[in-house]
Amino acid sequence: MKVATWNVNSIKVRLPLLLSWLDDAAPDVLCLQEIKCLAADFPMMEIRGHGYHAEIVGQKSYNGVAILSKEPARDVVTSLPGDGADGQARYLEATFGEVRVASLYLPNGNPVDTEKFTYKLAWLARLGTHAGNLLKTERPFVLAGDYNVIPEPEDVYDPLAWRNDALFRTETRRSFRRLVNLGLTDAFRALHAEPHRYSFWDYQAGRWQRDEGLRIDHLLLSPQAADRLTVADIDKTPRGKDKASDHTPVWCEIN
DNA sequence: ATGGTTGCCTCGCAA
Repeated sequence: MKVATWNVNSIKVRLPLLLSWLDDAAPDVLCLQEIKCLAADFPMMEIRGHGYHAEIVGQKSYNGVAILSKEPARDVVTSLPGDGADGQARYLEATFGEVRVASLYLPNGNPVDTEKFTYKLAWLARLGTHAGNLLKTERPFVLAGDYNVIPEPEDVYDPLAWRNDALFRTETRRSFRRLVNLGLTDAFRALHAEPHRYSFWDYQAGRWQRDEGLRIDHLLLSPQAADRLTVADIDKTPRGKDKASDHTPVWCEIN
C-alpha cells in the first residue's frame, strides 16, 4: 500500500497539479493539508472522476485536511483528541485495509514569543498522547502530514539562520523526538541517510532554484507498519511545475 | 537584504 502526504496550499488553486499527480503516482492513500476551504467547497466530483474517495475536515480560508483513497475510509475521526475547545481543522484519521492513517497539519508556531508557539507545543504533546494510545493497539498505522518540525540540522539548508524559528527551536525538536521515541519510525529517514533532502521550499528569495529548503513533511510509522516498509521517497517533480505548492509529496510503501 | 512570494478574499494575515 502506497501512502503519501502533500501540503497543497489551497486545493482550489492546486487541483490540476493534484489530479495529474494522482494519475502519475497512483497512491492508495493521499493525505492532504492546507486545503483552505470548507468541506462543502471541496472539489469532490473532480477527485471522484480520477478514482478517489475523499474524507474532509474543512475550514474557511485557513488550514483544512483531507484523505483521498482508492478504497472508502472506515472509522473516521475528525479531530485530534485532548482539547474539545480546539476548532482548527488540522486532524483527520481513518482506516484503509488494515492500516490506520492520519492526515495532520501541525501548527506553524511563529512568532515564538506568542500564544501561537504555546499552541504548537501543546498540539505536539496532544499528538504524543494520542500516538501512545494508538501504539497500544499494536496495529500498523501511519501519522502523515506537515509537522512544521525540522528534526535535525541536516534537514535544513542553514541551521544557524533557523535556530530560533518555531520549526527548529530546541523545545519543538525535543517534543518531536519525544513523539518519535515512543517507538515510531520516520519512513524517509529510515531508508535515506543522505542529508539535505527537502519537502518544502519557500516561494520567496529563489529558495527552490537554489535548493534551499526544509524537510518538515513526515510519515511516522508504528512498529507494525515499519516492519513492512519497503520504499520511501520525496517526489520533487510537482514543486518544479507552474502554480506549484511550496511543499512537495512525500510517500512510502507498506507491503 | 526588516528583502522576497503565494493564497486567503481584504486592503492585512498567515505561511
